[in-house]
Amino acid sequence: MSEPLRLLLVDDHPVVRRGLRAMFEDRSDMLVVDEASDGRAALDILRNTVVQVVLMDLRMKSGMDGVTATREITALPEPPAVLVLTVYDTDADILAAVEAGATGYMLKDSPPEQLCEAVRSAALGETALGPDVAARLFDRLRAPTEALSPREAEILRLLSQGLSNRALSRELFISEATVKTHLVHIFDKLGVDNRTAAISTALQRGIIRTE
Amino acid sequence: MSEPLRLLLVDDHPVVRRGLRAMFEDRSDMLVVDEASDGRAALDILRNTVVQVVLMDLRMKSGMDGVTATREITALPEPPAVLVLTVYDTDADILAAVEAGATGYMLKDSPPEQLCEAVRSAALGETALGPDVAARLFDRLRAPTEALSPREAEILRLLSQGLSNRALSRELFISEATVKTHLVHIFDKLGVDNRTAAISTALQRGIIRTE
DNA sequence: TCGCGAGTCAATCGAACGATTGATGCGTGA
DNA sequence: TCACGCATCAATCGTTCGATTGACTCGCGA
Repeated sequence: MSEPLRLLLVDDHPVVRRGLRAMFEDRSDMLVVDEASDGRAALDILRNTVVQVVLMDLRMKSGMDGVTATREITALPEPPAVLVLTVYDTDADILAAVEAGATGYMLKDSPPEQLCEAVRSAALGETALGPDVAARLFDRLRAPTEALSPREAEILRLLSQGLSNRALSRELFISEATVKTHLVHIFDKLGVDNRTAAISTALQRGIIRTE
Repeated sequence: MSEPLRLLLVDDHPVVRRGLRAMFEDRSDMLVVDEASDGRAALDILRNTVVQVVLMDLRMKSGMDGVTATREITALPEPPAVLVLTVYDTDADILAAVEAGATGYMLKDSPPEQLCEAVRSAALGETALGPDVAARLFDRLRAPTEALSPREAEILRLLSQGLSNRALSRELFISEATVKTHLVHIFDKLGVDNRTAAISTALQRGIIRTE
């Protein structure tokens, strides 16, 4: 009879934390040792608590977000595994989490058995992906896309707010010619030929978000 | 000692349903009588089960969505109250739910006490709004915006996918001049002056969605 | 040192956009 | 019947966009 896996739940939705806690209460091999409503609080808990798997939401309404928290958690000495549990399945979200060091990525509509399986895998250091997430990653491997440079991403963000090239140039203190040059690069990388298609594609991929 | 309020939970996320069930299990005045993962299933349950308050998510990954289900539920003879519980707080989402007959609208990050309070109000037929939602409605009353016509909304949806005016005219079998006329109307109603700003504003208001 | 990527800029030109003015036809409710 | 909203269409014109070609500078790593 081995020790139960020690879990930390991190989610800004009380309902979700409650649901997770209730789910793991049914299992004798898993123990929820604490909860946090943002990344900061999770890090504080980890300072004083032994945890093997952190179930981490990606976006919090306030406080430290899941990607930042994942990065800091996995930088700890002897870090717990981080299993991301979220509603977001965009390429950018998945990538950001994986790059931050997450061991797994599950969607919140996953059935409980799948989720528990993923927790067990994560605890063993094995990659745990929900089926939709795995499919997304496969698609991305088949059709790799180039990353935008920081400047390109900034221009795309402002563009999505409806700025003309001229307004963009003013906002960024550059010439309109430079804006156009960046846009050409952005369109190439996204495989589109106009600004509205660029915005649409970027939103779908999670490169930018509505706000 | 009165009868407990009979609740039906409708959400496509098992975790959320579990969390809600656990929360109401703490209360002797509320009883979860059943759960459903989409609107269709909820309607089926209501055919054979007495329910006083339905807690309804708005968007389901598949099956009948929350607005449609709310409309059909409130059209039943002696309908239960519908309390929408969702992560979405855009004007369009709130409006659609209210127009469909929902008695209340709460966000999923509401603390449990607030949520239970809302359930109780809904059961009494009183409007129950989360604080963020109430604020949103106040903003809207201060600055009422015109609704788009169905055709305008359709054009805006296609526009947001990146179609040029010419491509739009081809897609809809109308002239480019007609497209432009509709766009002028759309820009006026949204208070913008170009297509990208129209898309941005529409996304923020929930008039269109990324997909 | 050299090559590369990122950022910057210019000029040109055809295509597309947005604003404006004006018009027609249809369905609906008062 | 009339007025209104919605959908449709045309023409015109100035502005903006996107593609192209070409150039320069800087920082960084091999």
